[in-house]
Amino acid sequence: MPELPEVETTRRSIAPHLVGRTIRAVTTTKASYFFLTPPRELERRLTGRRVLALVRRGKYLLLELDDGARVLLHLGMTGQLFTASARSVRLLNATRSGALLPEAQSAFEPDVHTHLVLSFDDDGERVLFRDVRKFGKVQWLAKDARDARLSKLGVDALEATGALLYEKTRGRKAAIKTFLLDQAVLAGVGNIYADEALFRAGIRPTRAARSLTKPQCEKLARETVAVLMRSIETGGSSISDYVSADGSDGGYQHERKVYARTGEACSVCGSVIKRVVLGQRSTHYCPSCQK
DNA sequence: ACCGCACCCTGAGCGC
DNA sequence: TGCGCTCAGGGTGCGG
Repeated sequence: MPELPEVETTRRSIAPHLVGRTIRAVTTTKASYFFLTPPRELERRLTGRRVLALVRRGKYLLLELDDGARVLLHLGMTGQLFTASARSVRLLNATRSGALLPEAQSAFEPDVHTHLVLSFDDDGERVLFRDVRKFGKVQWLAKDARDARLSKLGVDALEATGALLYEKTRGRKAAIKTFLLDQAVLAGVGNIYADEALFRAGIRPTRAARSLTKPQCEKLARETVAVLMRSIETGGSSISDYVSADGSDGGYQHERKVYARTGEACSVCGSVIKRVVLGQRSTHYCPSCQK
């Protein structure tokens, strides 16, 4: 679900509820691979700590604590990070939301998918981390600990440059779409924005990465940054699960040109948008605009 | 070093 | 209604 724009929108909206506050209580669900740090240990490590900052690296969020430790968060595919007063039908199971729409107007009650709840001193609102599929992650990192997941990340996608793409694509015969999803090259691009960036750059996603010319790499870098920034401006994409801290939807799903538009007419040329599978991910493109 | 694939997990939506 | 199948903004780990 969440790619760089959704993670950044989440960061901006949830930070005011975390930064400067002291964690009074932590509740968790039972151990699962969602917890890279065992839930009981997490409770012990976090309780009493004050949050100094919330930063983003690619699709990861890092909570910086007053004892020098950090908490690594990843939203996976269905992760939702929000406050106790958030209201959204996306916070309910769809079957329930269909039957009980008005329920979205009442307070969210933590359910079996709500793996982490932080309560704060003073009158801070509780912050909840819910993740139905549990592809998300939470991990406590000791002071000065270097984390393998973070250290293998490439340049943040908002800093993408043509020179970098040109250099990194040399010798890479994988499809350019697959290449864009490689977090070791550009951190933050996911399935939606890879497709959208390639559309804006006029590049066919199936092309071998190494076949891109220097000018094409320049164009792709510019369009990648542009699409990510535009999505952040609109609050990210809410296609199935994503909500910001207060439960509100993003707006970028309304601006998509190709992602999940298979069979529809291209908004530029009218051709039928095609779908292929690359690296086990659905890939959408306009056969006439993208060469 | 790089590539493709299986797999982790839950739920929605579809055809029959 | 229910079953079986496919699909979903992610990442890791394994062979070749």
